[in-house]
Amino acid sequence: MNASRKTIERLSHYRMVLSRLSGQGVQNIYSRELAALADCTPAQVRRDLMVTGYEGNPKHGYNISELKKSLDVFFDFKGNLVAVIVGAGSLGRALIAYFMPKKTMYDIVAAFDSDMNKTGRLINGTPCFHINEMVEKLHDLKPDIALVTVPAESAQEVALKLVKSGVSGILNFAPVRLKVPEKVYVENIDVTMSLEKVAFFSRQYREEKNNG
Amino acid sequence: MNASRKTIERLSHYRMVLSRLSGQGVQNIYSRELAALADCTPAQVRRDLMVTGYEGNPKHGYNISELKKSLDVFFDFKGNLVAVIVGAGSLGRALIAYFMPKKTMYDIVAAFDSDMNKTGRLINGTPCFHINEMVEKLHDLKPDIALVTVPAESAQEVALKLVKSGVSGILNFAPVRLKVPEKVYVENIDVTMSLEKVAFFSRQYREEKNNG
DNA sequence: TCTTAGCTGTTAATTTTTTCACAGCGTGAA
DNA sequence: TTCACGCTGTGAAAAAATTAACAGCTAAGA
Repeated sequence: MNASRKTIERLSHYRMVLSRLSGQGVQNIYSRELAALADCTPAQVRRDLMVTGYEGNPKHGYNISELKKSLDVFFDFKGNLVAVIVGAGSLGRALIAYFMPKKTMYDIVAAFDSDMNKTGRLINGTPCFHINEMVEKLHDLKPDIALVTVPAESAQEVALKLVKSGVSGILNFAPVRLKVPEKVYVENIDVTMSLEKVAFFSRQYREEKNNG
Repeated sequence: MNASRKTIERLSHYRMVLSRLSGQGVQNIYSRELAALADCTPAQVRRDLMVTGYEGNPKHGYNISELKKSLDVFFDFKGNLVAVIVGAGSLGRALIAYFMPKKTMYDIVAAFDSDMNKTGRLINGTPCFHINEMVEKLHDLKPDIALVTVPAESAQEVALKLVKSGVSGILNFAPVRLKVPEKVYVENIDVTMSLEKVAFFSRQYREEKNNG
């Protein structure tokens, strides 16, 4: 079972699509249909699903609820994952607000910030502590993963503390590449970079359209 | 000049790293050093930079300010890009707050939302209009790109309106894949998916650590 | 001036990812 | 029961991305 990052990405997306369909009462789906919804190819869907072990039926395609169950098992969603968020700026608070109401498998159990105005109170139901208390609190909370929304300058320092406290996965929004030991997984979300990609390719597409 | 998405991503990241270094007074950099900062390999850096046309010096590596200038030209940052944001929820407002103060090349000239409480006023200096006025406003503003932070249910509808108004690039935060005509570029940022990746791989890494 | 160390630019090899293509199967119809 | 359609699962081919390898160059030192 060696699934690439790309495959995991897509499997996660399939899971979301299937949840939506399941809620709409749809029962079966073909690789072709799932591919259309997930914006990839049917072959990709079939190949990706191989890693989950679930097999479809040549006549009816995949049974949505069973496939979803397989994906849940694959992603090992037994219990909720304990997460903390470091940086309670506007982005951090937006993320808390986003994950709080949803019954997701991620429990954001604490936020940390260096701004005294933000600490010592609840942010959307999540307690916010001062960054100086972080190491101590992490010791108690034992989070699995962390979301980092601090400025670029402090991201590396924060990551180091997180790793020392046993965090093995980081979702990093700061536009720097964190240096972490092997066996700590870092995923970066860099909005500026993504915007730049949009700017670049949209212009390229536009020019192609004008020329061709 | 056929740069892949991956290459564009990295070039954008190099640009950011170089800006930072430039501000610190560093003048030259080797591919090896840039690679370390951008978390990739030296060969990758050299290969990526080929597309910009800028050539380094075997003795001193790359001149940072000149390379940055080449990247600016490559990304064609003559003037600012006109952007709008659709959806002024917590994420949308966080993004406005993020891009406003920075002197970036992205001018977010308007926000749109369906919630009357948010419309008809400024959000962090950006005017927020009701979504019903969007088509009309887009006609005047002629934005190049759009950021979409509406719920998944309305994202497709919004995208359609944007495309009709001539937007050729969309940065989509909703967890659906938008159907747009060819020649419109869509980049997706899906926080839940990214978190799921972190959860999956961090666990895998942890298990590998325990077993090996 | 000549030598040398160590870099860049670029081609070639390798690895990874995607796509193709089709055997095999389950179902519904005859 | 038998047939045929159209799907899945998967090995093989193709394409894309990464890495290795090295010729060629530049500047510093002898």
